Amino acid sequence: MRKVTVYDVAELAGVSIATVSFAFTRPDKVKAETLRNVMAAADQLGYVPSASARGLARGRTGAIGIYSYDYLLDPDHDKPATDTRTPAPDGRLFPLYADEVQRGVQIECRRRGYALMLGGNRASDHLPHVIEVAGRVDGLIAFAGALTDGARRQVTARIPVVELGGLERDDARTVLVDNESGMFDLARHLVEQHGHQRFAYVGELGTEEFKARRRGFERALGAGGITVPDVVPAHAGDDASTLRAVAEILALPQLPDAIVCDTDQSALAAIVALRTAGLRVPDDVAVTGFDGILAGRLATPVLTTVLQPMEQVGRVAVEILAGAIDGRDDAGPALPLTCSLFVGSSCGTH
Amino acid sequence: MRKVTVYDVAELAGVSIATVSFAFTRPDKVKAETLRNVMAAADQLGYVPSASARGLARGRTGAIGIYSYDYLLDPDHDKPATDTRTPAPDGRLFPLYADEVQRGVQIECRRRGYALMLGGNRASDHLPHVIEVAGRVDGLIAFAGALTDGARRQVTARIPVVELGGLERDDARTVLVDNESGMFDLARHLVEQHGHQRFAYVGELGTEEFKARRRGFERALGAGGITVPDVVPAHAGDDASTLRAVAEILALPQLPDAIVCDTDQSALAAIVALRTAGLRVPDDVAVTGFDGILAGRLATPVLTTVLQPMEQVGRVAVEILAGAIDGRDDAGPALPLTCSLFVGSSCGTH
DNA sequence: CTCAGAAATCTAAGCGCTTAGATTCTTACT
DNA sequence: AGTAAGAATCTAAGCGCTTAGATTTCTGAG
Repeated sequence: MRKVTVYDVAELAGVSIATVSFAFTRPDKVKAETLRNVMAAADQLGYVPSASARGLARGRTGAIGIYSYDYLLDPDHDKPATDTRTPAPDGRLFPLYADEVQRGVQIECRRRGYALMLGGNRASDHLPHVIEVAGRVDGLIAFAGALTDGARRQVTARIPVVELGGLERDDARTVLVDNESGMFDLARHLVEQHGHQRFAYVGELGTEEFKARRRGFERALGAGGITVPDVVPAHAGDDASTLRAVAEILALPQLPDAIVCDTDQSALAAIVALRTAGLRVPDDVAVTGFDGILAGRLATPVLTTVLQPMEQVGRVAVEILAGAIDGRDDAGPALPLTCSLFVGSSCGTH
Repeated sequence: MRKVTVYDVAELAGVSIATVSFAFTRPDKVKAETLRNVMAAADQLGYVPSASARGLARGRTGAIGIYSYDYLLDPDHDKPATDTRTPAPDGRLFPLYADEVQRGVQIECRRRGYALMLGGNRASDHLPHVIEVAGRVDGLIAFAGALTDGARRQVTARIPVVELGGLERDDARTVLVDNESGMFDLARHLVEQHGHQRFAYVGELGTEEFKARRRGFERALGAGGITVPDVVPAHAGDDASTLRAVAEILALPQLPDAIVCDTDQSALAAIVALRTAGLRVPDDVAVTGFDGILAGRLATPVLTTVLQPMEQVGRVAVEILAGAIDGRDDAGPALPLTCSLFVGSSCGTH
């Protein structure tokens, strides 16, 4: 089953390969009758143009890559397919931030006629994983933290890169979300609508995003003339650390009115911990999260949180990347995307 | 920013391009010192090998494609990214069958070092969408029904194709799920464990899968000597049709003991309809589904259903495809993957 | 010190397409 | 009929890599 090429089609149609190429790429340049002949020949032979040859000749592949963390694919899947009997761990049941963003990317790629390449090959001995992806595409979207500085430098030397979140850099464009305002609005809601006075803050300051959330929190409390509590440390994605944080809060001389968590996942774990301790949410203490994941919307009580525009992040990233690929280097840094307050019932029944 | 090529690296390292190529692909064939030099030069220049050139020279791309339905990306997204304010419709909040399968594909691709190409370009005037994808990959995974006969013929002429579900064909391999046994087990459970006698069946017979489910149902009832009810028609994904079906059932002279729906989505809609009519599930009537989607597990009552091995479907598909790509045409049709009964509380409290 | 054989490297020919620029065929006028 | 301008088609030169097979360099036994 030798592969059918332009040469085969050209021969059958009785034209040159250039004409075949034109027939597919610029049909208006070809006489109607010739076009019909070529297409008939192609159809008869089952011709499928090679994207490799096309990409090489054109200097672009027509594809965009998305690169995220390896750990999104859980580790215990490093075994043959036939072993997979156990269902995925619970955390994975819900679409995560990265999934939602990817969806946005997918939608926008299709709109613009780009193929989407998912971070693919495992790292070979000499090429880091991301380089393998970078070689296949005209532009790369990367989640903050997924790229080492070295890798970013190397990749940006060849193709434009858009990073999602993190710090702004000069070698890559960045899509930012206004975490600070989001958290500000949330905290203000707690103060103004619910009259909460004593707060606890559970989370971390490990990335720009988390720092911004904290800033928004401090700003809102400051504006209300309320004492800003210290950060009770808990790491995103580590429920045990949230449980410890809640224990710490329960050991305080006085229970706070509200516990503000810097992720939904953490907030949900906190609610469980509080319940276990015999407390009612929100009656005894309010709890809020950040992100807007599905689990929060389905929880009881419905989690009050800050909704991130995840799908939009993905779409905007493609938009910017497409501009960069086409050489339109859209002026200046894009405005950060805005979050919206999502009021559930976990923040108080008022 | 001219692209860095093997030539540049070779020149800087003082070797031929062949040596550069060897350094990357078969490092053991190169003297240690040379290898170091080449790598240093590559690193210094920011060399990223072109997958297009590589694919052309090698005759394979190292990527696998997955092709599903366009309508999984909802239609109202055909507008610029900046307009996206409204959240996705509710149905999309949950990971669907296709998402779970894709996840399995993704995991297995990574394990095997394949890049994954998502159905990409919109159809051009002359090339159907799928052909664009097919030109980029060494093998294609397609959901049943996503491929027209013509497209399948054309694609299979160039690369191996694995279809997920549907009919077995001679030009493409197929990953099958044993829908019949799954539904058989479910129905038997209803009969034997709960002693249900009078049944209603809501669903359709539009595809092989649905027909198999119905067969399993008929077989189980037959085995129990129970009268098999007709299919009350309802279309997957169309909740309104389920509501009509429930109305039809409620109009019967006698309420059945159990309503067996051929999808979870339909079952969940049915539960809502029954509640609206003032009936309790499962006390007044039991309801069951098929698929094992997340929403069912989170519903109250928890939906009794048949769990499809979705992730495994994806993984097995890649496994088969990889075999076909390597010329190992693994003997015979693979066994259908088995479903498992998931007993919630919607089938009766017994 | 020689020389065969192995190891390392190089030369050169593609892989299947795109696309300037050259050539040939049409068409519409004079 | 003759011709110039367009339209249609063709020729041929890459695009950046891989890989036989040729060539050179190294190694160690005699």
